[in-house]
Amino acid sequence: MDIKHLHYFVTVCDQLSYSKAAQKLHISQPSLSNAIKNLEQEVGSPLLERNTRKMELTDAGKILYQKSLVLLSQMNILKKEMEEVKLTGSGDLIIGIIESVKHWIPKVIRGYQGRFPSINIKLIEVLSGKAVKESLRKYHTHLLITNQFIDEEDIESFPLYDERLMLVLHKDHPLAEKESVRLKDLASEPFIISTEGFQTREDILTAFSFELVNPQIKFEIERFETALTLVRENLGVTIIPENYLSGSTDASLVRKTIDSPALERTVYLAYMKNRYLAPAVQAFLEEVRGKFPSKT
Amino acid sequence: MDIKHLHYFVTVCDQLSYSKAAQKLHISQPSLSNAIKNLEQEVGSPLLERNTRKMELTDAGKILYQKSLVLLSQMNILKKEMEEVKLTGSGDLIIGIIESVKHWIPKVIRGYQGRFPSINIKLIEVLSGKAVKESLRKYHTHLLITNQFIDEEDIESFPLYDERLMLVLHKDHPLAEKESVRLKDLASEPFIISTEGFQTREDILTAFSFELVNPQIKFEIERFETALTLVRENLGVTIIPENYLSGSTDASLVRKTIDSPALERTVYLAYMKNRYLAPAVQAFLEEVRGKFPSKT
DNA sequence: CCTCATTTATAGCTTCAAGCTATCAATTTA
DNA sequence: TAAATTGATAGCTTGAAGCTATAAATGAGG
Repeated sequence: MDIKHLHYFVTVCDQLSYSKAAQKLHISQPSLSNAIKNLEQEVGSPLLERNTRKMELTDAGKILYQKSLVLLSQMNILKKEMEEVKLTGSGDLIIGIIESVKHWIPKVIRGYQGRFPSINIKLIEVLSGKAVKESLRKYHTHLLITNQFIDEEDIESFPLYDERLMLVLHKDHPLAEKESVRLKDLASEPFIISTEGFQTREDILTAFSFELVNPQIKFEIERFETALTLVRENLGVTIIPENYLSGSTDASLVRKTIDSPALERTVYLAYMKNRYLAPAVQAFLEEVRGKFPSKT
Repeated sequence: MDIKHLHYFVTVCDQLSYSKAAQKLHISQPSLSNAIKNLEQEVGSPLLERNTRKMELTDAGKILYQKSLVLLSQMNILKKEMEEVKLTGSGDLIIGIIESVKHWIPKVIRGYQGRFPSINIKLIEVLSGKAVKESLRKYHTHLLITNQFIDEEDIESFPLYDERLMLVLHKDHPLAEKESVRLKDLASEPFIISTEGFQTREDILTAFSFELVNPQIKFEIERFETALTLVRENLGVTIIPENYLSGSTDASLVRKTIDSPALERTVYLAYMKNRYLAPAVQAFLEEVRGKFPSKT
């Protein structure tokens, strides 16, 4: 009982003629004749009462016709949907990000949504360490924007841009005057840092530990905006990605570069190397690459 | 995109292994491998991420899996239903009857329902003349019980039993005394007869016209029971099939045979000769034949 | 680190279903 | 009665779908 045969059968029922149906189906009339005969054999009862002039459906034929119509339409829907899926993947595009992308990714998404309006984009803050690779391999994310360089056989990882983590202080803060600030100068300052799990937190703590300094963590925040608010009140100092500050012009804040190589990091775009990427995923990938051509 | 291939695909997804799936499907592993590859080509995107150790569904695979499950289950339902239809026809058994069968057909139906409990039996009072043949040919009825002998190429018609139409009067009626009654004796009697469309009405009127008598039709009824009620009140006389009276023993009623060959009729069972009869129809046919073995 | 076992992919062969053309048979129409 | 139309049958051809044998990949275990 093949879908194709049901299609043949339905066409014959619609046309009430083998010859006409055969024409519609682009097969010869004898082939169609045979196909229906086989279908009847398979079903176990006649479907059409026919002679050279008249054609009528039997009881069994009527029932099969009804059911077949439903099944065929659903088969068509399935095909259409798979056609759609071929272009858009599952309809979801899941991207793992670090926090500092927030200043540029909205623009990319805006451009992308024009081309793939039906795609539902999910941004996930990918946690540190092994979770990054896991999220790609286990299909949790399609693409990853991370500051970890991933050196794995199956994962392609290329640099997008470099960014520094910069010190931010209140303009009235004593260190604001100094020419250059080093990490050890911050040892006794009330420090504002991202909560556990954010990559920036790890980067900063790593930088401190390189210089054997133990910062005084006073505040743990989830959004950089919150950190800046605290700094505006001169409640402490913080270190955040430079890109995050590029837009804001706030007279009460002072930015300082800190001379620590660990506070310079490269942001990478990563994805599974040998896995098929749906065009919708591919397109986003290229949109991002186009935004940062210098490094590629 | 064949149902069979979807079945293959779903089985692989369930087993997460080609070899195991191939075993379940009773085909070789390479055949299955090929089938899936072709399916992927047809869909246009990979469905399974696979190497010799691991197997995972892609986004497209997940979606096709879900949809295929639905489609396959519906295909199974369709097959089951056609299986059912093969045994029971359309699920309906439509029988055209004349009124006088009412005294014996319930017994046949009772026996039949035991064997085919899922069959829905419809009894239709078939109208006179050409409508009888039409109802068979146009699939309105599967079987026909009629007092017309049908002499047509495509219709099989065999006699079940003979029955007389008998006069019924009130015991106080003057004619109740007489040895024999003839139709002309009824010319001035208030006559009770079936309404237009019933075969018995036609038979009776034909009998009258043979003897050039014009009965005084006072009452037209739809059920013989109603006619008998009227006779019990001595409001008129009627002629009804002898079989209909066989059960009733009513002291106030008198039965009389009328000497008119036109009032003797044969009841036939008729059906389409060359048309496939579902076993459920066949079975009913034989049940009826078994009830009236003398004539067959 | 090197087998062994397991699993999927590839290559090449075979077979049968599903198509084709040609033609017959039945039946309506002119 | 001839022509036209339509479905059925016969016989041929081809390609999809199966098979076996074998290669390639990889994880497990000594």
